[in-house]
Amino acid sequence: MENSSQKKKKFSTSQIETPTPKSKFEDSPVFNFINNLSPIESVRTISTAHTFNSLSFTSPPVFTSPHPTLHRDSRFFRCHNSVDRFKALESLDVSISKEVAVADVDLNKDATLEEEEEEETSSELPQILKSHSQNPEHGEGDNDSSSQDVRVRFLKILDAPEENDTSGRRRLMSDSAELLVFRSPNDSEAFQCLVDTISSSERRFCAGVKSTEQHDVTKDVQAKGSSNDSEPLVVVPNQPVPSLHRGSMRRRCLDFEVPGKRKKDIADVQQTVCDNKAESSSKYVAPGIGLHLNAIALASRDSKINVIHECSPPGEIQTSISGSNTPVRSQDTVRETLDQGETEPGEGSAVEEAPKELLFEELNPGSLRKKPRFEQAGEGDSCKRCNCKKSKCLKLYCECFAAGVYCIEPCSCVDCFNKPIHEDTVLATRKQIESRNPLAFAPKVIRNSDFIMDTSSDDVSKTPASARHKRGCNCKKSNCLKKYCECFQSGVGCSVNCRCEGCKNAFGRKDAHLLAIMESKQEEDHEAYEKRTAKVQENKEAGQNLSSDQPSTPLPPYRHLVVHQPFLSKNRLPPTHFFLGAGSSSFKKPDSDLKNAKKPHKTVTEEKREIMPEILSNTPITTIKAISPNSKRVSPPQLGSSESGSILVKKSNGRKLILRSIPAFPSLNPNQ
DNA sequence: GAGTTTGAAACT
DNA sequence: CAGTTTCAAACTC
Repeated sequence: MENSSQKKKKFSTSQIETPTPKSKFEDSPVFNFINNLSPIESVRTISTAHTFNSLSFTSPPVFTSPHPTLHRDSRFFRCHNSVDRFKALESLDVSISKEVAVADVDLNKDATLEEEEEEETSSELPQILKSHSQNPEHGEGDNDSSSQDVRVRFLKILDAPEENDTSGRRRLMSDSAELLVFRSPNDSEAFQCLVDTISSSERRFCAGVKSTEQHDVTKDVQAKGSSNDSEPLVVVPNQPVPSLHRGSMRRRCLDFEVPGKRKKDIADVQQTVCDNKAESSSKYVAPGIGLHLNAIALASRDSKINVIHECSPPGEIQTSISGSNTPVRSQDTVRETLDQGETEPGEGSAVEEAPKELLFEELNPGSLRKKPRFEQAGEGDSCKRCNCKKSKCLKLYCECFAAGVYCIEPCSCVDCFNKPIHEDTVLATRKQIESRNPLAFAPKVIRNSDFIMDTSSDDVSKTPASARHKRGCNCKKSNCLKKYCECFQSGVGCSVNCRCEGCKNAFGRKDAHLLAIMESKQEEDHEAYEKRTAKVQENKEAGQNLSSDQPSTPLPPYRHLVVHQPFLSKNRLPPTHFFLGAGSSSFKKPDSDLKNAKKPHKTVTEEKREIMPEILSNTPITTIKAISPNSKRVSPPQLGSSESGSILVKKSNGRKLILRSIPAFPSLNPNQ
């Protein structure tokens, strides 16, 4: 381990401060030619071919992730992207350099596509490498090769140092854990992200490392990108990306997902790249593991989803639905809106109803999270630095650490260990934290379509609530109107996962989320109810006696409302999961149903107590309206089950809710 | 810029 | 797992 660490450090240093063979390549005419290639063209090629997988957009963790194998492989391929390209160029005529460039992108794609596979087979890579290194013909210049072939080619090249120079290459291999995983983008948006990533990374890189050579390259690339600002599909990825992500840069700012800035900001960002003044903004990074989640999220989205490039806080996903009529606004815009609508978000001045635009922003969670100081419009330095005094920047308290990035000069931290120099410590700490909480570095905000609750409620993800904080907030005094609230800070509304009190989140109140969930189920429930009613009626007509354990009479939708109204009136948080579960298939007939079915009618209060004993201890709701606005009925628990009673057991943030549905009306069965 | 407030993270 | 402490950002003055 020790040797390995030293090796890594050594490699890192060499990569950063000393020109590697790669640098020589970069100086070569061929390399320059590639750099001069129109990025747009390359991208278009890619885009047209639809060769990228959205998953490829995952971002790598800034720190070597606790999942070394994954990074190793990813890095492996990535790292040698440029190498491979160079090699290909060497063997091919310059006239086809463009094609090679495209192929390079494809290579990235392939690497990404097989990321999962790589994770599983990382241990097998060495063998693959060897086996394929035997075949010098393999892959070289074969732009059409399958992903596997491509990877093999990479591996081969890597494993054949004798073919190219490369002590550095070997080091790369040994230092795989340090590589950043720059998965190839899947689409234009992805490229945008990548561009942003590059920019941010580069800035960070510049801030922390001496690498003028790469700076120049980066500038060129970025200049190109900015020139094509109108073209979301900047092909920058095809450009010196690989080189940019080598060495210190990838180490310093493992840009995962790169929730970077918006397109319109890209130009500015690019202009400021390598500008030390922009160092501070170099921390655009998505969280390590979180990146993977983000990637998944992105992958799950269709091509209409645009990635909004913003300096996003850890774990956030900035996306928008391009198809929406609502113009996508930058976070700044959102902020402005917020500021306008909520001049003084102080207590009492809560924005009861977020503007529609704001609500839309839920879909487009321009993250407000932790950007205040750096991301104010026009500031130019979009990301923040930490100011840790006691945590040594090795705890999640530290925003940099939490974001998976190393602290940099602009940070005001004291006794900081979150630096490449202490990589081992950082990684060890990170592992420790992740061992405690595997999702510690995961995105905190998850988009709606990707929103997965612990409750495993598929329904929730379908609600219009959109992006939500993964774990929810726990605000007690801020009313979710200040940045103390992670949901608010992230620019997302509170959700059923929140345990906040007096939620007035301008991006979406918790109760609103509940309402949305309820409404989303109403239609479904209504249909189920009708079916059920029809069935019961049919049975009646047939003169059949209903079994005692079945409700002889379907529960009218309003019945549930009746039961819960008092509950709600007491400012009790509606059983989130009750509603979630209501009407859903999640309701299951418990053995105790018979008991309940046989019990005589209870008063509402009695039922309430019995039905949701645990719910009573939940966070009180702020308004009844949210629960049953306009006297809308609450979804009845039925769906496919005619049982009179049901128990819904769901988990939410570790809390278990055992919800027992209301017993149906006494059986009409005369036998009882 | 210092002090306070806040809530997440960490600890017990 | 709940309660407490620690911590640093957000906020206020």
